[in-house]
Amino acid sequence: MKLCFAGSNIFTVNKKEMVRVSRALGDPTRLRIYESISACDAMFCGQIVEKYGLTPGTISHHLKILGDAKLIESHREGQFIYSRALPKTIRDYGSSLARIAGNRIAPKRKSRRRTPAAE
Amino acid sequence: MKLCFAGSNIFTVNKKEMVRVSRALGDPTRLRIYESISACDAMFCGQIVEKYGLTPGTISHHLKILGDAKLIESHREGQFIYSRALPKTIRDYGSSLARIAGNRIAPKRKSRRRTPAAE
DNA sequence: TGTACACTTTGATGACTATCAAATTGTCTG
DNA sequence: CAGACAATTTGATAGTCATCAAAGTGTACA
Repeated sequence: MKLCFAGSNIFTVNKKEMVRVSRALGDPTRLRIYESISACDAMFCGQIVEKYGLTPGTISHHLKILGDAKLIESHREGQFIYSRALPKTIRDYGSSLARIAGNRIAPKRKSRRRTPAAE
Repeated sequence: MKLCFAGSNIFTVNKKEMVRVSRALGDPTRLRIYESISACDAMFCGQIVEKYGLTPGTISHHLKILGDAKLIESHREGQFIYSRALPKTIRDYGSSLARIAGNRIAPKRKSRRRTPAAE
């Protein structure tokens, strides 16, 4: 039974990373922060604080989560700490998603399907 | 000041959708369920229950969230309710991410940058 | 019609999380 | 060194969420 080999481990190296990225993007504020940072070359915390009207502590928290997901990186420059996007991460993330979903994209459509996979 | 126009509203139609998809994928169990469904043509709840050793109620809950994010669709067939992936959603999601991150991918690299965006 | 099976819904619970205020750490400049 | 400013860390809190057990709903079939 069951032809599907869903949990295949070959390409499933970094599922934890995928979840981390998904979660990082899974908060509206964080998504917007990431978007802002991506659009600019770099931003420092204070700019984001001002832009979103949230506490420095909260913004710092969000930046940490984005950083843990490697969606951004930060580096100090004097008193300021600049954050910039790491586009590679989002690209890899997109590729991984495409890979997961991908098996089903190629085989276009089996017109008359009554009893899908299973048994 | 501030040349960046980060929160641009032109392409930002469906940010809520993006967050929904991100969240749906932001749980390890759910990601694996989605992966399984994508790999097969379709699966019904009982298969997933058996595969992951979770309660029918829990699986149902996860399928609902994946469905709300339009990552999967479900249809009843007798007693069974089959779920299949909707690859368009993940494709659109990937595109949206690429668009958000995209602005920074083209302009390769400005070698010696000291004071990034701002002021 | 009634029993069995597949799934969903509900209620409860422990874990996580977004946010704030306040304290702390780090850096610059007088 | 002291004060000012930027960001992080800490502690608290309200809200969300994954999960289970158990009750409910829907379908098939004897």
